[in-house]
Amino acid sequence: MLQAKGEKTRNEIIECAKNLFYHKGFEATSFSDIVAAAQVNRGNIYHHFKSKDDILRAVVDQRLQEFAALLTGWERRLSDPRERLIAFVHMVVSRQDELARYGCPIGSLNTELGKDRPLLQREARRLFDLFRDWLARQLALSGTAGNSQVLALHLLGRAQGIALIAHVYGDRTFLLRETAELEQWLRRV
Amino acid sequence: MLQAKGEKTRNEIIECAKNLFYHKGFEATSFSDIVAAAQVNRGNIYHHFKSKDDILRAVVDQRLQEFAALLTGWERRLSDPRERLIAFVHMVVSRQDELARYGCPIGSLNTELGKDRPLLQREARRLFDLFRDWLARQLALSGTAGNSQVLALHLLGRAQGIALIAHVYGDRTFLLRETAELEQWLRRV
DNA sequence: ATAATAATTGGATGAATGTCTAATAATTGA
DNA sequence: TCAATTATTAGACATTCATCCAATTATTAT
Repeated sequence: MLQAKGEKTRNEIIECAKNLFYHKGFEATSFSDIVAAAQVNRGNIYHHFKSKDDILRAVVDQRLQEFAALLTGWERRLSDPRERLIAFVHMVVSRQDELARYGCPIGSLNTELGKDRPLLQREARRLFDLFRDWLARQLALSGTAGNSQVLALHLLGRAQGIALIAHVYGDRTFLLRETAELEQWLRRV
Repeated sequence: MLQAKGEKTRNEIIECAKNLFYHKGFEATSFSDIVAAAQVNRGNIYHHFKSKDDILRAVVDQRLQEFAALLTGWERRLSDPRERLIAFVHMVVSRQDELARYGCPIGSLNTELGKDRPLLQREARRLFDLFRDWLARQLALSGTAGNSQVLALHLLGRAQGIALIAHVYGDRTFLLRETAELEQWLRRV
């Protein structure tokens, strides 16, 4: 068997929890929600995870893998680092529907955990680190003027602001307009 | 008596709930938290509010009044609409500590409620409307090129992105750098 | 002063929360 | 094949949750 039985259950739990945490928020998602969505027995979850916090850690790890794969994919397909940066902006466009509905999965998670779950936020912040460091590397390769770490954080902030407003107003038009502007900025910088 | 006894209790509940919702989040704040902070009897809250959602509505109303007063204050003190826009940016700077610790009270609230409390988010969104419309008015008065509503939303998004990143990284240096840049942009636009 | 109204008390409500346990079933490796 | 490990089940656990109530106390108008 390529994937052991337990492994399959574990992945199902992670996948369902990931969507629930994104769509409802971490605090608002209950054990019963996860159990129902994953169609797993209540007690069985504790054979795979030792707590709800532990599930979140697994979800963050899974998201890290997902996004890391995305980034290396762009690196493989696009030789020009500036085109890779634009691919980042295009990702926002291609996810406009879910962003308008639920906000940014990384931003909203960190916003929630940043309030009073410092240890968990430390884990979730790694998702930001991943993008920040990758963007900084591409900016450096692009030969942009100025500190590439500074520019990377600026770019992250712009993207987060766009996702947040698009979510608050459910406004995809705003998202399209702002990402187009951001792309222009990237070509100039 | 200037303020009836009940009125005073009611305001105390609102004030404490406002801070708790901001510091912990709406979902993460329990009735017991509010009761303990406001030093009010458990059952007494239901004489003033009919539910937790109802408390949030009162908190939003209070924040609306607060911010509306802030805006009219700037209008009174500053005749140049462009200086008023800069005052908006300076507000972010002056609140850098709480923004880095808890994020933006308006943005984080809307992000949380936007996920699965559409009716409550509709209320909270009015806080964004207040700023958006005011900023648009000042931008129009400034004679900026381009649609002032569009520019206002852009400005709001920039501010939200700054607050979010500053919160995630607890980074006031980033906040200062980005707001300075935003101020320069405002003087140019 | 007194009747009417408003505010407060303290405890009770049932439902939902996350967590755990002991027993059973399934899968795996020798 | 059979012992050992891993996975699943069903339910119970104490606690906390938001909400509500009946009784009491304060306050307000007349």
